[in-house]
Amino acid sequence: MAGGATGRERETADRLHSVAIHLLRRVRRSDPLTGVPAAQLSALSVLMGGPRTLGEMATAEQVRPPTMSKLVADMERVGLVRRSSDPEDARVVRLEMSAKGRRVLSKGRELRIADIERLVHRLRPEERDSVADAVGIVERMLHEG
Amino acid sequence: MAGGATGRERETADRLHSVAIHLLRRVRRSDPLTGVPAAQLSALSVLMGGPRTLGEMATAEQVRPPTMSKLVADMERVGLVRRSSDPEDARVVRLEMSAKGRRVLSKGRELRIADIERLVHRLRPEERDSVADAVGIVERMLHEG
DNA sequence: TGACGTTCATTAGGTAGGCTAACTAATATC
DNA sequence: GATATTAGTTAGCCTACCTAATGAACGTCA
Repeated sequence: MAGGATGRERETADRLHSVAIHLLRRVRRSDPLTGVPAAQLSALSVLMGGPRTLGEMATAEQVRPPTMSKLVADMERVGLVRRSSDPEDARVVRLEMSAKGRRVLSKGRELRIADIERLVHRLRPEERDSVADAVGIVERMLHEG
Repeated sequence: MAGGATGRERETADRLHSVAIHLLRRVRRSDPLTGVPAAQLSALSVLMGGPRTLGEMATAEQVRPPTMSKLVADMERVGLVRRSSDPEDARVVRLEMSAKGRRVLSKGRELRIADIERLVHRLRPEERDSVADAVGIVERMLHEG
């Protein structure tokens, strides 16, 4: 181990990790109010960027295809997603959000984000700027790394 | 909805939420290398702050007592925690980490943190400072909120 | 002091969400 | 056109969560 710089980077990494855990643990508390299980909410959010194949959703959610297959079947059964076939390739299953899916997702996000927003609102303006700034840095860091 | 300030706070909240999800999704990939299921690793981490009762662990992990009861039984079986009884109150179960638990947890943290540390290392020094600064702000924000 | 209600944990039984292995169907390759 | 590859599903298993019911220990107070 080298000198102080390395230790500082490690400490930053550690606290970044820890704060992410605590933030998400907190906002998860509101999920049950949507009436939709967490795994379905998360999978649904993948479809916000437009239709995806089942395999793409599995990759995005870091689960195996059979897991996503079952999840999607459940989501379809309760009307959160619609299934259609790809005209180019008859093997693939294309999924897109239904109106109900959009409603449920937006309510779930609403609850989580509103909670964080209340916290952000209490910060001093310069603290809010610092946080907004750092969020951008971490976004890029994750995207590039 | 009010003016620009409210929109900016909401956007910050939204991106903070999103970046926390992406960060944790990324670091989770190394968990299987510990050979211990994620729920056990997480529960184990509660004991880093010293011995806790089963109920305290359930609260900390946001699960019901029966869930923690089973989890702790499994962890005890594989030697991650030790169980003892409270001399003050014979109902409660006191749990503490074993040496093995400490080893496993430290390895799991090591893998996760090392991953983030690599990313942090690539930032420019002033970016690292910004992130470190903002992490402190968010920590306080969560603690106070 | 002893009956009553409360609290901590466990047991029983169910559901959701994850996995691997094995399969079907469709596409690509040679 | 035979063979290999790819997308998704089915089957069967395990972990992790829940509620309901139970047991055991504690506190209270008449």
